[in-house]
Amino acid sequence: MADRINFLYPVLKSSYYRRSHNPLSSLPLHPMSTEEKKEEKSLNFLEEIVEADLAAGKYKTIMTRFPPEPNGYLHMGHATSICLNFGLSKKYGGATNLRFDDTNPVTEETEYVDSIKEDVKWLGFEWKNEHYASDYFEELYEMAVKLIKKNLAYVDDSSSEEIAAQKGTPTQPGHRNKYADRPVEENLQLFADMKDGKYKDGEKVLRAKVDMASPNMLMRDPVLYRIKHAHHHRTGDDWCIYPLYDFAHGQSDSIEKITHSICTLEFVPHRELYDWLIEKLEIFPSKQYEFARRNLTYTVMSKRKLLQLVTEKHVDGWDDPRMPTISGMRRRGYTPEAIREFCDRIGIAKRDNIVDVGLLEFFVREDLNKKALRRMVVFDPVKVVITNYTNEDELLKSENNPEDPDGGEREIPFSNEIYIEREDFMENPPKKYFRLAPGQMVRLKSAYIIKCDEVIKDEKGNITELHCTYIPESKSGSDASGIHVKGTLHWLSVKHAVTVEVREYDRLFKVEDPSSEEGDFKDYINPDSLKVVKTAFAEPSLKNARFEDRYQFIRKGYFTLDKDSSTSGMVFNKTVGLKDSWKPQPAKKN
RNA sequence: UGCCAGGUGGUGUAAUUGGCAACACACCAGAGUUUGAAUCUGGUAUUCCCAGUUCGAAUCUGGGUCUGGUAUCCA
Repeated sequence: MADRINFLYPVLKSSYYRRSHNPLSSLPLHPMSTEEKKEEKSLNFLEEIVEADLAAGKYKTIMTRFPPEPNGYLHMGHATSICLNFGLSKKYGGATNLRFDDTNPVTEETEYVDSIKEDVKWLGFEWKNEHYASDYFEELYEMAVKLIKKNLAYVDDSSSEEIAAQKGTPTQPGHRNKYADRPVEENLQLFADMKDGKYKDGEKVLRAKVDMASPNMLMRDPVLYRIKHAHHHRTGDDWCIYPLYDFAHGQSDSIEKITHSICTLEFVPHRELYDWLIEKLEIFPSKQYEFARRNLTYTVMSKRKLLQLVTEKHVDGWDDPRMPTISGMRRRGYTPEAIREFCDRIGIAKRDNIVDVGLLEFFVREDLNKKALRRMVVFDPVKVVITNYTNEDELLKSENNPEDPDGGEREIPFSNEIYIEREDFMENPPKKYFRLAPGQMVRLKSAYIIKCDEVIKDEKGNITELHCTYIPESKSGSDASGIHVKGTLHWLSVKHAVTVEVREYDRLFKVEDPSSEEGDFKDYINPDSLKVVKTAFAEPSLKNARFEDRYQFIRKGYFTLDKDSSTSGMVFNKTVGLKDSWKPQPAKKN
């Protein structure tokens, strides 16, 4: 049945074919087909490969892995890989392992292992098994012995410079040295001696015997093992020889029966070696597939550069909200849902790319709009006195989230002295200025309509107060005034306002692609990427803010509580601003 | 330079594998609005170049060109 549908479907779906040859063209397609059509979402090239493999019966179920090296914090690029690997196995009923590629003891630390696990979990994924390449050291050693026995590997005493020189150039083949002819027995003994610590770092290496004339430089007898008398974060001092990436990754995949080993494009040349080793070792045939890594505008993504930003204190740490790290984005208030949606909807391919960070921000807004509690916060206040408001202070109700009917309401105190945003008033407004101006009316969100009667200034001409009158019949929810105003402002009762600190972030760099610019990428750091508002005024309900809550400060943007907050002082991070399509007209001169 | 990968609106991806180049973001215009948000309507804009095959090419062929990767005892 499924086969038949698959066979017919492409024909029916062809609009050309449908119109000219299909007598049912004006009718809806077969119910099954319309159903499918609704679900219709084109497959990315990896999904196509998986579906083809599954259809061919190559595997009954798929297995993927996420293989970070624990030498830094995870960033947006890793998120792509995580979503791909876990997404693929989830979609096709397989599983994904988390594997730490820890074959280089000098760069790796447990601190990173922990943060990586935390980040993957936070993104919402569960791995099947947690593995470490270092767990396979014994097994890998045995594999190397097997290769030696097959006379496909040998111990080389040359220095790294000599080996490099013998490798030839892209246009000229390399040549073997005398060590390549060492008999199997001798190689076995030497390799065992290497393992037993009889040699110093760099004295000897184990190389595969492949092809010194290969057009692929990587196949010219690549180094498999090197000597490093270094402490490993997991195996301690058990080993003094460590396998290189090429001798660890494919075999680790194989040991875990990974069916689809997904990596980035720079590993394409490694695929030939990957396959060669699996073939010669006669082990489970994992297959490597490559995709183009994701780049984002106005940031850098390489671990080396991110590390520099941290160590040279251009940012506050790996989790600085301006960093493209997972921990940075988390601290900034991005949600895992938004990041996952971004990764999924952006797609994947094999060409170079640089994704507009605005696209990421769109997905963040889209998610936050549904979740964030609305609150009023005034960053730069100007006092408004409502001269005809002689009542007692009152409590007004306002919805927590207009997008969420079940979101409930909270109460906001109103009195005759309020704050509004300084930028929401203009003495000589341009055309189409909907905010407050002399003689002009605005609605105070969830409260009343007010009209500006008088501007009070100090001796220097600075505006210190605005005197307004309110329209009693215009109370929110029971407005009988019949007045329609274009502008609605956020506001706070002066005596009820609480103070909070607000940190606003802008792009970390001034240019779209700092890495491609002349000179040092750090020359392009945006000096204004952090703006701190030490004292902003907030409505009282914000006193109960919790770390996991997301807020929208009305007309300001999305915010979340920062870890620097304490009982004495709350600190909010701006996650992302609201879209702002208001373009001020050229202002009239004052 | 050798080898490898890749060029589709401003950005990222599609195109049922040779049959009307689509989706999202961005942008513009409008509607609406107790957030100049969200929402809704409409719009601008695209196949690297040159040939060839074909009724028909983003897709196939040849040549060119541009971009990236690689040439570490990093991963």
